[in-house]
Amino acid sequence: MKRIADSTVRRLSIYLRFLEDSVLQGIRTISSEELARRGGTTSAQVRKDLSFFGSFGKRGLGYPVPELTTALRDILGIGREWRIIIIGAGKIGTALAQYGGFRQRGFQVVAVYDSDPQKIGSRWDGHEVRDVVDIDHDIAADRPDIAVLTVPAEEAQAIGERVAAAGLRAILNFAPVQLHLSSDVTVRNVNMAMELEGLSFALTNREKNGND
Amino acid sequence: MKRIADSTVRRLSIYLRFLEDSVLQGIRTISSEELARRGGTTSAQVRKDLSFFGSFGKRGLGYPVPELTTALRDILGIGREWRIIIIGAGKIGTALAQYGGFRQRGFQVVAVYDSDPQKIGSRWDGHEVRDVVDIDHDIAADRPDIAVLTVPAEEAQAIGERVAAAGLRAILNFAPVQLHLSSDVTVRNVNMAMELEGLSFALTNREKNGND
DNA sequence: ACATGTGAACTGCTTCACAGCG
DNA sequence: CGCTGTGAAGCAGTTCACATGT
Repeated sequence: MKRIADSTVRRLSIYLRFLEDSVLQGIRTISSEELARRGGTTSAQVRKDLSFFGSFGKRGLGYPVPELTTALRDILGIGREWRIIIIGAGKIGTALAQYGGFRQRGFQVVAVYDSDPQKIGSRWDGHEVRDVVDIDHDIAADRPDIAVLTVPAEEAQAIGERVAAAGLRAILNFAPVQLHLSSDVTVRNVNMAMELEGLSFALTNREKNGND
Repeated sequence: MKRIADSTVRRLSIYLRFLEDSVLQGIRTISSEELARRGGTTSAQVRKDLSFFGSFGKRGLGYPVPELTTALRDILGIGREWRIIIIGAGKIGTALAQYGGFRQRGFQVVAVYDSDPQKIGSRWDGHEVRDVVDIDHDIAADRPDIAVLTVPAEEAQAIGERVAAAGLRAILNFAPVQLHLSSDVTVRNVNMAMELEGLSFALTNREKNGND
């Protein structure tokens, strides 16, 4: 299979979300034009994105909504259950552990970790917070697929290395540092400070350039 | 000023974070090579990124750490205080409202909104949750700079339109929908489900292609 | 001698435009 | 006739390579 751009995968997620709504509304067929409008892109981009994976549409008609939905789920690999662990039971880690949207989409939180003795042993939403020292052992036993890192910046690299060594191959990193791991580990970064700084930059520049 | 790519602005944030550490450690000078290593990019990329904004380095030496730090803060517009409002007092909104990292970096949460009568009036971390019906009026009075949207997907577009109409020009959108707003409003999206699906895609494809 | 700053070359994503097919 | 699927063209972001300055 040809290498797929990150931006393409992101758009597939967007299309899928809208398609799921459309299925519920009983819509049978949808054009690339309509998908583009809702996804904030162009119809050519939609067709190109989908064409990497097959021919899902009917010329002169559009795409069959239920079939395309199933196909995208399959492409993104969200037909199955993915097991995720959350490392770092701070504010954000806690919110994520309790967030219902994960399980709903096939991502099951199987464990929550922290290093703070005050937090270890406490329970949230059915998850007992475990001691992060046990993580290597636990990963071997529980075989989770994805680690969500919500630890302080200083600890992120070390924890990333440990979960990678234990066999995890996907990390969602909330710590504001760039992780350096073997290339067979896929890392996605979510960095609130960075996003806010991006907005700050945009606002600052708009002011300088007189609003154009 | 030439148009700056989003990817460049993101990297500037990364450089800045590392530079701030370096200042604390008393490091005087840093090379593009070292910045690149820490930022997960190349030295040429670092030099190119910085060159859009000026000549900060000394040939044969590298970049002076304190001066470059100040310059990047200035470029990103984080010398001043930005006033932010959080709309949606659910799990994630609550976590963000209590998150200390914002104020620390110059982003001050000035108000939290929700539409649920049970939540309106309650207090978190010094913020009384206000009724979202008052938001237009409040924005005119409080003049916030950035809105953080943590409302359900169905409500995001309508709320986005309201805050845009009230004069807000920057939105950090956590709802899993693409906002359609006038182009003078800058929107950044943070979408956990999308990131997890990206990891799911990577894991699924690795399995199919036999790990390369 | 060494590391920056930067045009030029390159790579890869996006857009165009139209042939192909229902 | 309408809308998809897709090579070709266009464009933007990255990498190269070296002249430049200290």
